[in-house]
Amino acid sequence: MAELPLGEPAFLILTALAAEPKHGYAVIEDVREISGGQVRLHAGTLYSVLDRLRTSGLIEVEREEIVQSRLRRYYRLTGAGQQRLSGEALRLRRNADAAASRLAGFTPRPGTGLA
Amino acid sequence: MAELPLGEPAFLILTALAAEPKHGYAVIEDVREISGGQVRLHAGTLYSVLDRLRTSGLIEVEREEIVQSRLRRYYRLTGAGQQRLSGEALRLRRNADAAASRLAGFTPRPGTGLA
DNA sequence: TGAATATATTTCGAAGACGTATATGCTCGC
DNA sequence: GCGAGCATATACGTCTTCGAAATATATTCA
Repeated sequence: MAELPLGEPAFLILTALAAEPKHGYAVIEDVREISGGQVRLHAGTLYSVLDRLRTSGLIEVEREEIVQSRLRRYYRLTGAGQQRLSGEALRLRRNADAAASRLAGFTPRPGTGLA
Repeated sequence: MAELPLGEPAFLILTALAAEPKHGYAVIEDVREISGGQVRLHAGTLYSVLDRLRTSGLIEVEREEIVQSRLRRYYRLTGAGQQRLSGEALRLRRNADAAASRLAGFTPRPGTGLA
């Protein structure tokens, strides 16, 4: 499986679950908040991503509840999920920094010698 | 067109071009450097992404050269491309920060009231 | 009462981003 | 001459995500 790619949705879903276990619908709302209202997960995306993450062992089902005859399935990050998420967050920040410094017009790359 | 999504490859390609115009193959090498050797663009990915970016007006062909009977097509960021890239970099950093703070175990969310 | 809205999950087809593989043609080193 | 590195092109497939609808219950509002 080579490490499944984390797109923005998947990344945000992991992030939402990093705070505390949540059920799917709560994840949608949390992601909307995290992203400042810019990312609205579609139900279809959510549940298929949740499935993939579970299959790859990044999250797991914590428990299931029935509240007012509605099923709530709670997911939580596994240890692997935490590692993966923090690694991914690092990567994102590096990428963002690279872009920012290049956009700033200077290319202070130590090391290899400038191109 | 609704604003084409920028995956990691597309983002890094824009970043590579932000420093200065480059031809495709040089982009591959630059991206490998930017990412600390972690992202190695495949030729197929590169040229199709390049095409998409060009179609959406984020990059444009600067010039074509023939060096040792090999064609080199140089691409450069357009104004729209710069805007898009800096916006995207911001988004990435926000996402990375959100993940980091959640992973740190505290959820100091001002505003809506804690869940 | 009845309609609309919010909660919650499931499923499925389509779009599209990305990877894999292959082809082409030149140059250089062995 | 053959393989490796440079440089672009493109067909094909896969996997993620989008988009929409189905199902079912509770609440809100007219």
